[in-house]
Amino acid sequence: MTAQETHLVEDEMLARQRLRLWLQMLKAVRHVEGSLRERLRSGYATTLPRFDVLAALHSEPEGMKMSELSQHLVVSNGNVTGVVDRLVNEELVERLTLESDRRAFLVRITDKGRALMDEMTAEHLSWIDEMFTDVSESDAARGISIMLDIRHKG
Amino acid sequence: MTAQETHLVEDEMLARQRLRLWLQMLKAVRHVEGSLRERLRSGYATTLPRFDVLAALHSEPEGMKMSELSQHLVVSNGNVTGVVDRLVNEELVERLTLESDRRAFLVRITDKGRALMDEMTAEHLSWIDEMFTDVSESDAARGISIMLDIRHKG
DNA sequence: GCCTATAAATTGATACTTAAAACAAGTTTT
DNA sequence: AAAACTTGTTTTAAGTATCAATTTATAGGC
Repeated sequence: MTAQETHLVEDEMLARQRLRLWLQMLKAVRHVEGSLRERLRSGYATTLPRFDVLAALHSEPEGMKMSELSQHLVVSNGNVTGVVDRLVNEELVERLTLESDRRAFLVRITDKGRALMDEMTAEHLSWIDEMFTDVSESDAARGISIMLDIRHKG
Repeated sequence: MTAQETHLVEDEMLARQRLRLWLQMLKAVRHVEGSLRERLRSGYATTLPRFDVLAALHSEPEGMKMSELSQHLVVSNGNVTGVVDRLVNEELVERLTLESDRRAFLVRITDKGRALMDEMTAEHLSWIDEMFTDVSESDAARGISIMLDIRHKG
């Protein structure tokens, strides 16, 4: 086997290893999402997308534009419209017109929404902590860095 | 600060670090899914859920039961019904009755489906390889092990 | 053989998601 | 200032996804 051929085989193996990582990421995320969905449903009669939007707005008390929300959550633009509509109906969130740009809205969490999220985020943190028990501090750091590498390349 | 208090602070930090990992996993997966979706759409006029089901069946030439499929893909039971229905219409997949258990179906990829997947899986591998360029062999191994830890605990 | 419990898959209702088209409000070019 | 783009959001249509309820089939205890 030439040195060239050796490289080809190694590249192939690396590609397959990366694929395995991708498939495991997918399964892990779906698994955790399933568990979160179940807990949100039974404990708070709400859904994951609603929680995701509320969590984003909870961490940004000034509010966010629709487009900022969809970028932050890595979901499509039109998607956010529907979820926010429902949250507005439930008075957990409000739409404010922006003086500086009349095309855009500022979506902001309401007092009612904040009260709910103060409770839910604490519990959410402990759910994740529980599901990630086997992940050490150094695992987490390495994992975060791998995830960032993936996102800032592809 | 007592030793006890120090432990509490450290636990708190670890929990937050785990949460950060979870949020980054979510973003990375959505990012990669978005890119795969786009390539499947423009290159093959198909969707990610269809591809996922076909890929599972492609790797299991004997076929799988509906319930095995949904477990393997970590999606709900009723979900698979709809996707398989569409794949059956496109003749990429077939339903076979099981003599041993008349409640269940065996879902199997057809020759047409296999031909398509032979092509798509090769390309899929290279897409992932490209998006995971910055992930080294050792990153991948560590990442896989972290994902397994998460899945086998929560 | 019958009854109850469990299991596999489907159905129906509701919610979510995306891509693409439509719109309206800003910005830049000419 | 009109025309041509760009940006922010919503709308629409098709497809996915969950859950709960239902149908049908198997299995175990009696």
